[in-house]
Amino acid sequence: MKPGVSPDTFPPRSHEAKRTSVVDAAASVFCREGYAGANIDLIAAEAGVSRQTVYNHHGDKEKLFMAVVRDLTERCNAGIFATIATFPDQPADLESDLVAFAVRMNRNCICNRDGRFLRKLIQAEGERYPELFAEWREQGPGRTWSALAARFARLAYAGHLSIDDPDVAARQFLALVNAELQITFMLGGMPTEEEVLRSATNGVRTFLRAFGSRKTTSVRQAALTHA
Amino acid sequence: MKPGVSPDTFPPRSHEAKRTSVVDAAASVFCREGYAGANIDLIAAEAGVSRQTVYNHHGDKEKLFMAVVRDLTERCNAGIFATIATFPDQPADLESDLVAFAVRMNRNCICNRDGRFLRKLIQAEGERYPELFAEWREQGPGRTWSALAARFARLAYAGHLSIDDPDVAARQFLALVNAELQITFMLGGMPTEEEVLRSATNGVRTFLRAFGSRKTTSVRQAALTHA
DNA sequence: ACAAATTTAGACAGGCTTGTCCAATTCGTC
DNA sequence: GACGAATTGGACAAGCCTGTCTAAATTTGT
Repeated sequence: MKPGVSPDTFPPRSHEAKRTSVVDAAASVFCREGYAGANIDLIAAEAGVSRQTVYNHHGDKEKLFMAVVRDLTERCNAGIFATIATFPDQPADLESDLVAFAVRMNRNCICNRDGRFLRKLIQAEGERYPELFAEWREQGPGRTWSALAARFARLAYAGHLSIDDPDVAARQFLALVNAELQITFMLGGMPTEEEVLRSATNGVRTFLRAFGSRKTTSVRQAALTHA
Repeated sequence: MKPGVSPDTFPPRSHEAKRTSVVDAAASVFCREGYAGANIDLIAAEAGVSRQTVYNHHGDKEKLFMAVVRDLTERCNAGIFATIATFPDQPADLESDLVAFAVRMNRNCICNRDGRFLRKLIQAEGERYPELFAEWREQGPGRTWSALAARFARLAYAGHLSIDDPDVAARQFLALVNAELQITFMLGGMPTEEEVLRSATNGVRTFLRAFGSRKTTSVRQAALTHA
């Protein structure tokens, strides 16, 4: 695959397949049992390989852990940016478009397997590997928030929103649409599709009450009239 | 020592002191190292007692862990309800009163030692002890949210806020005032006083833009005029 | 000051885990 | 079908940890 005279620069197919299989199993076990409680034999069994193969591929437990975190970070970031690319820049119905976006974000990035695993590893072992997780922090949330803030700024500039500080608004948007899922996240659970939708609906409604510009805020007008 | 005619129903003074000392040290070590990585010798050393004393008091590692979680849950709940009792029911300046309340909540309940420890233990070991953490969930967040929702409902009834669903508003209030502290929480860190204040200020401003009734919303009027 | 209870330090067995080594086997490629 | 690389299973040493036991030292209440 890299460069080479003959087509053998990379090992046989199943070699790479086993590698990812091991990383996947390791992610699962590290999350369930914690770093100290994770058992290489169990990881090997769950990956369907022998223990020796784990050591052949990754050297030792710590290197394997690093590989897991790097892998999860990479995949999660890819998912997040792919989803941000679907942000409703020219909304037909701002409220329902933002709700749909929030649901996509949750389903594809936060609540899926990789997202839950990465979150738990960061929470549990973040303090033990400061530089590893500092890297994650820059590549992940730092860039995510900037990208999202830029999209909100654009919506505001187009007159769909009334925002003072787009960075603050972006963080508050995420906080609001996840407001009702916090406990589930804390316990490592997976919210149902219905819970995700309800939290997003309530969060977007409040977000638009706070930041909606007058011309598109049927919801807000109703709320004010009702008050 | 156990039963007796004379006033000795409870053990000698330092006996109980050592007990709490052990629980405190155990909380710290369980959080740093995780359940599997926590070492009884280290806990004993950090508590300033011998290993045997740990076993005398708590039986085994699992019982010690349970005692730690129960202890933290109890203290955190006490702190949270004490703080909710300071909710500004008759606000002089609604915005600054809510900011001050949010800062108190964070400082006394969420960011302090007990709060951080409990959060981390729940995140790391919640799945391993379902009934223990189900108990926490009912006693803690469940009651907290209800109590807070009741306070917000009262503010709305008095005309200070315009709220449809007080339960949703209470959860969103907490989500907003903590919006900028999420990452710090994730990594187990302790936000500075300044960060707590800024997050609370921004969160309350957005909350009032969404839920403030017209008569007390100088901030909101300014924002709208500015738009 | 005395007697009972508690604490301590250390040794200890049993179990589990990591990481290495090696011979036999399987797999992919030519 | 044959060659070479990767994989396997199992044995293995070394280390660590839990939980128990003991005898000596200390603390507590009276």
